[in-house]
Amino acid sequence: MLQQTQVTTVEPYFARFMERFPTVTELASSSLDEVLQLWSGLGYYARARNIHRSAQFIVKQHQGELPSDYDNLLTLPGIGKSTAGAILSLSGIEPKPILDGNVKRVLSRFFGVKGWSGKSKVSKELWDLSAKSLPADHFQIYTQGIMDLGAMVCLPKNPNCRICPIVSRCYAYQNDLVGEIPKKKLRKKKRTESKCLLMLVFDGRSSGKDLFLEKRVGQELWGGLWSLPEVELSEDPRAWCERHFTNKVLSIDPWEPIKQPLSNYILYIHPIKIRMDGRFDYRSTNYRPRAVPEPTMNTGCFTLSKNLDSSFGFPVPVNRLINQLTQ
DNA sequence: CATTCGTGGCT
DNA sequence: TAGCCAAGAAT
Repeated sequence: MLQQTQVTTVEPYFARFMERFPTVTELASSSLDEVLQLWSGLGYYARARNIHRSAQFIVKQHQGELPSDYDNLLTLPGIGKSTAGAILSLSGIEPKPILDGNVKRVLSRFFGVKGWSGKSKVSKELWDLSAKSLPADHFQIYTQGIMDLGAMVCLPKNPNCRICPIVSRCYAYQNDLVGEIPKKKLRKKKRTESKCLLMLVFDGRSSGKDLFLEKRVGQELWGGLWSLPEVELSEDPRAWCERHFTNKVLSIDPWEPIKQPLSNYILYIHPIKIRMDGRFDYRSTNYRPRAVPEPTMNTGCFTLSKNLDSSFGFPVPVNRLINQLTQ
């Protein structure tokens, strides 16, 4: 959970996750849907898919016990060098170097590493420095210490060098290069994409309205989460509806576009609310709607209610749209 | 080696 | 407001 995510953001997710999945066995025997639901909002959903796979692997191959050696940890999906090192060092099992964002910054400044850590040569240099700096004893305290130093003192902007315990030996400070090290990645302007998300509301039940949902597949954006049908801007929404449903289209209501910055590009979501007449009637031959989604199910119509997200994991912008629909 | 993958906090 | 960055890993 903590990979590329700040501690304060993780805390409430971690609490809920541990309450629902107190053991590896519990996690392994749960559905990916349920794992993703508790992950919804945290982002980087491959982490959720990976931890679920890892749990199942641990139960099958390691008798439900997390491996306590480096090589076996590295075989688990989602656990790379830094996480494996953190597990072993922070638990006091074995000294292994780590290299997260905080440690990169501390080491870069302290030793005067001037390149950008995204380059493999620089990365290797930092890994070597991390390993070389790791003491054989007190490695547990040291590892937590260097992370905390980066998180609380050696900040990206306006580092608090006045209270830094190692400032006297810090290359960047002594050479007045704290602002230049570490070198920031020169970022290209993020590309933009625009998509329509269709909010198909079926109006034909006395018990309430239904919303059409689909489950995203694979490892692409929001893979495994439930979402709204996505179509190109060039698509005619009415024609799309008539192609997929026998229902009559009652109204088409485009909402204001939403700007959703993603890790690698900016997504402009054009929500379109479409009211449809009668009960949901898919043109596909083998579709059977159910009240509860089967694991294999990837589309369906579900009662539109305020707590829909207690049954499904949604991407944040989709969750916002659904909340607006129910208000 | 470069891309891809999310979202929120902070400035 | 817009950009930077976060307990990185997989492809």
